Amino acid sequence: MDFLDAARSRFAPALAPHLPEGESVESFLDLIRPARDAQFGDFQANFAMPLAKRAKKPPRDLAAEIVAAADLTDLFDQPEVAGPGFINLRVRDDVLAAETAKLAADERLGVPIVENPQTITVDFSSPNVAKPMHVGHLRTTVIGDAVCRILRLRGHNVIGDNHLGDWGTQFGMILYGYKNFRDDAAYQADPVTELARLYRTVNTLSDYHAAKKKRPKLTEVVEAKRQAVADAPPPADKKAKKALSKLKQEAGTAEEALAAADAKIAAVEADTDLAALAAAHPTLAAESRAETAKLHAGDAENRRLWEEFLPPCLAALQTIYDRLGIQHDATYGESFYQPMLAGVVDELLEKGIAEESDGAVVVRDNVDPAGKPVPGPFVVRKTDGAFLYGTTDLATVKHHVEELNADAMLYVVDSRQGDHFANVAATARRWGFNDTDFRHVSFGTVLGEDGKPFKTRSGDTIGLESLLDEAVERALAIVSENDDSKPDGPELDANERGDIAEAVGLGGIKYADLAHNRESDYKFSWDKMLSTTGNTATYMQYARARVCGIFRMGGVDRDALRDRFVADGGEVLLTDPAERAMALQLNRFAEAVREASRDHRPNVLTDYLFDTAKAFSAFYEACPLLKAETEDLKSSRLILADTTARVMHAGLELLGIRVIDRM
RNA sequence: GCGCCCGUAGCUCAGUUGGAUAGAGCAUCGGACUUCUAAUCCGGCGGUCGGAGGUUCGAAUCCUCCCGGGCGCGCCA
Repeated sequence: MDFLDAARSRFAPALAPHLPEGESVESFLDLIRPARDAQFGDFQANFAMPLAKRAKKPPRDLAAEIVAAADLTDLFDQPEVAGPGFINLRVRDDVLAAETAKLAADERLGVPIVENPQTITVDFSSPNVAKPMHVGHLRTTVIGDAVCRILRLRGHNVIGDNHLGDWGTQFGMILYGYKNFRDDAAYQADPVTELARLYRTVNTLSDYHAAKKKRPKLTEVVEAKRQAVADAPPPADKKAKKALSKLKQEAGTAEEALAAADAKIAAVEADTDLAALAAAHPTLAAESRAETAKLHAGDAENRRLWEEFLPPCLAALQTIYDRLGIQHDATYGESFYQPMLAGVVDELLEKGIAEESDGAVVVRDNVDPAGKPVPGPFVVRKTDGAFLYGTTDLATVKHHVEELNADAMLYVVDSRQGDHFANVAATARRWGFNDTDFRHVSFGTVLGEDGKPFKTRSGDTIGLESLLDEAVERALAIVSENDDSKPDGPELDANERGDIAEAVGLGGIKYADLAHNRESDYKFSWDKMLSTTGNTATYMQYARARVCGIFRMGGVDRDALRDRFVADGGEVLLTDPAERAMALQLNRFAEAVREASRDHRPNVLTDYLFDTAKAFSAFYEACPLLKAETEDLKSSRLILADTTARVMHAGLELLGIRVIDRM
């Protein structure tokens, strides 16, 4: 049972007479929380202090009054009022035992279906087609998948949507590359690799030309900034000091930009083939854009090529998703919305929401639900008549609300796009989509060990596939080393080792990402994410594998044990503090799922699983299972172990992490 | 110039819309293996929550200022 939730509903009626005018009971019920220290019991209610202020009563008296009025004693021991007015709750042992027995028999492990299931679309992953996925896609993919799984378990109708970039400027580059640089044999043999090569080539050349063109200006800027720094008088006051430090920073930024441009130029000029191509195709950037425009305008050949390119690219993406165990329910790429875009802009213009500005169409003066201005303007049509991703996002809103009946739309996209999604949501509301809950589920950047965005040593972004390969490779080394050092010699064959390494390696990457608060940046560290100790996937997988090991050792079939326990009306016995803590922790699974879904924070769930694994270790240490004194105690403890394994399994599954029975 | 975010133990991070003595992991130090899997467990050390004011019964959390860092600012996504 979700005791926290139960306590909230029990306190609600007792609270009602003391509520200040116009305030909702929920905000006070939210002050019922897990006890921050076991000495205070299992849960604590903190609402007496703020309520007492309004009621002009001593908080301890009010607390006692509310406790007396609340119907609690069938679940909790007599509550204690402590300190300035905290109410401490302790679950009755007999209730805890009975509820734990129920949990053991419950397929949903106590997680209820929400009362009002919603249709929720979740935009996540959303890579560009024909550009290899890279480390930048990791968080949206991993967090988005976990968010979908958690909402789905809660009973919502979740539509995980892969908003593919299948219509953008990269296709113009690929079309140009295909028409000019194609290696036919390579394309026949492996279209995706060849298309990726073509994209890279065109992109490199395009960057080269741009860098060449920008270089004089950049040099000028660097000179000017350096000169300005040199000319600046010694700062006389704080303001001058700040200005100087800012100037120095700008000089540094300019130098970096110049260095980056030089690197791009050097990369091409060092390669005679590339240099020749660059010279032969001086206008390739503009021509690539023209190819994109032709595609968008319905050019027959480009359209045919686009249709030819797409399937193998999608299949390549699917290979990665399959490996990661990730599924989308829908794939409405940008191209899907293309026919609706003109209508979207026209409608916004008609309704006076959008206006023309310098030939473009923009939406101005957007405000967020709190009435705060959103930085704009929000461009929905370019001067040349082309549409932007904001236009596509608005068409997506219309489609998802009208065709999919979305009650809520979640965007699992990095935090730098906050302004963009604020504009999408604000425009959609002005457009009339007032009943839809738009949520930007934003996340921070993955940093390297140096604290800067995660790149290879040479400064390139890291491909997702090679990242996964490296994780599995490192995991295999750990698995093998551990297995080799087992006291009775290795237990696993090469196949098993490979399978475990896959689960541990990929699990490690996912878990490290999910265990951090999604809003913060985090440092990517192989050693930390694959560590066998601490808050890692490996530790969690091991904790569960240990339980499996116990059952193997004891020759006990878990399903049979559970069936017999249920059929016999078996009891859970709480004879030891560690046993009680374990039982309570298992009952908290529903609470953890609820809290994790509240603001879409998978790290709430990882914390819970870590606590559960620790609780099991303590329980396992303190309480003999297979060697328990009596048969009843043995069966009770095995049921606790079995339920622990099921909770770990269900929890890891919610995170998209595989479990392994032996490691 | 405008806007958003961040600063918590040596390191990496939690801290649940203001609650009791600020937590965890790693590292470090000390203990526990003829084991129910030691990929483990138990214990110790470690903090002016960037700084200064303010709000109140109570602040890491809210407000103001300062210091330090990151990011975003019409026709890329």
